[in-house]
Order: sequence, then structure tokens, then C-alpha cells
Amino acid sequence: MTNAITDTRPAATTRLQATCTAQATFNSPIGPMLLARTKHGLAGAWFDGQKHHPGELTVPREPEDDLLCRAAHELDAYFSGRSTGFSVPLDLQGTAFQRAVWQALLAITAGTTRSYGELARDLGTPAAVRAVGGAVGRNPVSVIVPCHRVIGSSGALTGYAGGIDRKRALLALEAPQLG
Amino acid sequence: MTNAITDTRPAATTRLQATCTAQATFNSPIGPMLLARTKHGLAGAWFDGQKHHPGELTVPREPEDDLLCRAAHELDAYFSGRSTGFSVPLDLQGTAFQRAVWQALLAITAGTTRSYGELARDLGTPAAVRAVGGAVGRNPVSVIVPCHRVIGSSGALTGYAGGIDRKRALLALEAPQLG
DNA sequence: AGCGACGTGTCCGAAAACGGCGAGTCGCCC
DNA sequence: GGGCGACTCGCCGTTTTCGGACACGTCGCT
Repeated sequence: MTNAITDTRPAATTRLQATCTAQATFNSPIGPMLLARTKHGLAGAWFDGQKHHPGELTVPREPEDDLLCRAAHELDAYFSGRSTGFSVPLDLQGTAFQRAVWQALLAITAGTTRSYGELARDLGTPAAVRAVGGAVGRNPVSVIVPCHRVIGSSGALTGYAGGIDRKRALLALEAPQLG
Repeated sequence: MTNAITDTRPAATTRLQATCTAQATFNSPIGPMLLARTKHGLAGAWFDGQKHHPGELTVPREPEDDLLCRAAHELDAYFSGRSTGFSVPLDLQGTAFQRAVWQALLAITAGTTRSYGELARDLGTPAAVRAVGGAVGRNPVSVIVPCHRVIGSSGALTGYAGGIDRKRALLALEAPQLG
């Protein structure tokens, strides 16, 4: 028995359990998503079964919660092609480095992509390319924080916590927006 | 920078930061104490500078808080010799083993003592004597959870997170209670 | 051109170290 | 011979430390 105070799940999950106040489910065209909020903003949006999914949250389900509803509405508009941007307030839980990376992701506009190396340079740590990859992969708010817009310098999709297929689908959905 | 999301302090402290809702100070005859509560009960009572002191808590100071006031009152009655028991609700944050040990401490009546070995036997793990010692030493609620009533099998005081002097003082205060 | 090594921040699992002890041994001293 | 102390060693939950593994891209060799 190691550290029975927390469950056996990863540290990041434990932290979410402590700070989140409510959860809800959103059914996207590419699979159901779990939404979670803190008192400050949206803290998570995970596809079922994705990597780094927090698993069962013990916080109450509140499908009527203002902020969660707003997130769901914006996602709905996004998936139906009616909009490309999000304005729901976020509260991203992570290390300083991770938050910096995620912040940088928010600056990538729909329909465009960026490479891990470019991101690393933008952040002023050009050598921390793999670290950027790790941080991108742990983005807690899928779709809204557009980690799917980061691809390899060769153009290969390289990876996605929710599965490459979803990454491809999201990019395809955004491709027309460019025009 | 390791895990910048939490500060560098021990995990137990981090957990307290997350679950505590208020703090206050109580001036005991043997030094000031920091009191902290969660929404369920009293979670901490540490002497200034004691071992495993959580340090600065970021939760608001609320000297008027009902539960904290009650704890302070009961401590006051205890130190003045007017009472030997406590009834303020507790919310002890620790591993399963630690909580079991702390629970066992609550069964030791004032004026009496117990040895680490006896405690271990009572818990059904007679060999985990040192482990019991470790758990006793990490008791988050000094005085109220009477970890000072545990001494070596030889009768030596052996140790106290708040300093042996305080342990001696507490035991001396309780000695007359025996009748 | 192609292949291998290296840098970077973070997480995770394994392994070692660390105690608020106590029982058992051995030597010393009356 | 008994009694007392110092020393050694095993016990076990928790904490700390350490070593890989990663959603990559550049550089230096072949």
C-alpha cells in the first residue's frame, strides 16, 4: 500500500479531485467527452478512454452548471462548424512549464498548424522539444486548447492522446475554415 | 524545478493546503499553536516550530470561525485544568495506517500512558512498532489527539515532535487528573 | 541521404533510506 | 549470581531518490 491517502492514480488526477467542483458529459460527434470545472473555470475536457484521462471523478455531476453548459454550447458550435473560437474561462492545472505550453497552444488559430520545434522556440527553450511534446500530450482541455494543431516538423501527425484518428478528424473539420 | 504546481514542501502539507478552509492561532501556556480546519472538522493543531509543521497556510485566517473557536475553548479548558476531554469534531488527513494509529491514540485516557509496542499490538500489527512510532510522530492534531501519552516501553519519553519539554509538560499537567 | 546520440521537463515505478521501537545478547559491576 | 546498561539487529509504513520513458528535432557521423 503506497500512499493510501490518495488513490493509486497519477498525481495530476489527484490534484483535480481536490480542486474540481463539478463535472458533466458532452457528446461530441467523435465520442463522448468528460467536462470538469473548478471554481475559476473549465479545468478539463477529455475524450473517453484517452491517454491521461483522470478516470472517475468524485465531484458531483451538474449538467446544469452555467460554466459547463457554456463549454458544451461552444463545443457544439465548434463541431457543427458555426464557430472556431472559444471564450469560456479556463483554469488549467499544471506546472509552470506546462501552462506556458498550453498558453502558447491557444495562440494557434484554427485551420493552421505548428510544429513542436516551433513551439519550443517561441517559448524561448529551443532545446526542450521533447519536453514540449510531453506537455502538449498532457493538455487537460482537449479541442478547446487546440493541442491537435501541433504536428511533427515533417508534417506527420505523430500522436494524439485521444487517438490519431480524432486528431485527423479535428484538423479536417478545421481545414475549410482557412479560406 | 520539480513539480512547480505544488511548492517544494512535503506532500502532506500540499494536501492540507488543498483541503483546509480556515486557520487561526491559539496561545497555549507552552507556546502558540496554529489551528486549521477543513469543512468536516479540525485538521491540524501544531506548535510553532514543531517537526512536520505545515508552514504558512494560504487559507484565510478566521479567528471567529465556529469550529476553530470551539477548539480554542476546549484547549483553554484543558490547559487550565478544567477538563481533560475534547469533543470538537476532527478530520484527520493521513494514510489508512496513520488514521488507525491516531484513532487508537484517542482511546488513551488522560493521566495514563501507553507504549509504542502496546499500540502496535492493539492495532493487530505487533511487528510494526517503528511504523507506529512514525505515525504517532506525524499526528497533525497535537494535544487533542494525545500523542504525548505514548512513551517507550522502558518508560523513557523517547521523543515528541513539539520537543520533549512540551511532552513532559503535558504529562505533568495530566498527572494529577489520575486521582 | 540515413543513422545514432543528445537535450528537456515531467511522470511513474522500483529501490533504498529513514525513523519518536523493542527484544535479545553480552559484558560489566556489585 | 543477579541486575543494569550498552549494543545489535529485525521489524514495517512512509518518504525520498533514482532511472527510465515520452506525441521531437538538431547535429555529427557514415
